[in-house]
Amino acid sequence: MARIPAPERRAALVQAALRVVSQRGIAHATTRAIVAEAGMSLASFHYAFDSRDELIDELITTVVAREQEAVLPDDLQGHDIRDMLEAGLLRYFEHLRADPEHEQAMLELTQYALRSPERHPLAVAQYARYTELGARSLSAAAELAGVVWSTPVEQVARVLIAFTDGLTLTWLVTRDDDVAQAVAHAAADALSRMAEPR
Amino acid sequence: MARIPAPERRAALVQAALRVVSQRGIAHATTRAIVAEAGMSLASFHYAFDSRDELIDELITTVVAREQEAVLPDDLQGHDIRDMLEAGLLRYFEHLRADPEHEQAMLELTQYALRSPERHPLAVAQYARYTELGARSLSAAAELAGVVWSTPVEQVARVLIAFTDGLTLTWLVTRDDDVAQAVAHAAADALSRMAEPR
DNA sequence: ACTGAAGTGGGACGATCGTCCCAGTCGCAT
DNA sequence: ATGCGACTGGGACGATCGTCCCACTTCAGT
Repeated sequence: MARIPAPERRAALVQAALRVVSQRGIAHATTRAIVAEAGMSLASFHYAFDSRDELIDELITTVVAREQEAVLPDDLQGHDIRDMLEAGLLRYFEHLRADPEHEQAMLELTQYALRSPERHPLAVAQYARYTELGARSLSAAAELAGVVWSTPVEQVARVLIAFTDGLTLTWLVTRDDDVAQAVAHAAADALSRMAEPR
Repeated sequence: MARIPAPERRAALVQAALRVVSQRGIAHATTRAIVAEAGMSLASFHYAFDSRDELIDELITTVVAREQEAVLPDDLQGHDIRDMLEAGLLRYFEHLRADPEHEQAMLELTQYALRSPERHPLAVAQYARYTELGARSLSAAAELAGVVWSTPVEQVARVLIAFTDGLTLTWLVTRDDDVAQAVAHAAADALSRMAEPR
């Protein structure tokens, strides 16, 4: 086996863990499954990490920090704020359809974090991050559409996150594209009503 | 230990399993944890059930079948369809606040079922049941409000389920009552727009 | 009262988990 | 080249998992 410095090994293990969680669920993300995916030995695992819990914590932190602005991207298109919101939500839906396992993994990691008091802050941080990204996109959209949010934009963002969560969960179970599009349409409708002309 | 016929023991074990999953998560719902909660011995478990998987399957089936019409109850109140929908969603939210662990358990069971091909149908059935309950309530609400759904009521119900899912997930993480109420308000807004005067 | 089936208790099995140990090997600074 | 610290491989530990076995007790039907 090639000799790899510990910091790089940590990153490689986190990546391998994400693949395992995505493909088989967090319950199957054992230390042995992770090192097998990474092509290492168990000793390398505990040389890079003190414990499996430490790896999971870093996995959550890393994956949250890496989260991009999938919802409501830069090239906002549409006639008015409602169209722009719907286009953004549909684009998120495409992202979900392209890699369902990743979103399912995120969902499982959230639930996992929710179950232990010391990990709960990680889940809260995850949603804070989502809110931040959502608020940024919502601000940009309002700017382009020439409207202002009548509610604080962070509040609007939290509602947006709730809607995308619901869309994600429902589609992961039913795989019903029509319903997902209907949800996107209805959500854009409701959100656009929280804005008013500038 | 009192002698209990196997069918009753099955029911008692399912109840105990639900309590364990609610309080500690499905990962901690081991056979030993379940029989301890039920006050039985391990032998009684495998006398009533062939395997732990069989118990979990019956738990999901039971808990889904027992699910009541928490969303949009009988005593629908409000001036118009929008008010009625918001009142119903807020009532669901009260139900969520009263027993968060139960909804968290439902969420975990869904995710668990989603992870194995042979259990996937259980998750789909769970959502079919939700849709059925939602459609019934939506029909009743439309009747009282003197409107008709311009989209098939099952479709509206599926959107409603997505919204309640999102509300649930977000609130379970953030415990932010204000956001939950904003979500309920926005969701009622969007849903009411899928109805038209009769 | 007797008998067979139904239900119970406790201990044990093999598998797998997270973690650890330690002898060995590689690479870099000197 | 050489020594030392960084890294690796394999095997092992105790704990816990799901499941099983078997001797035992209780109850219902006769």
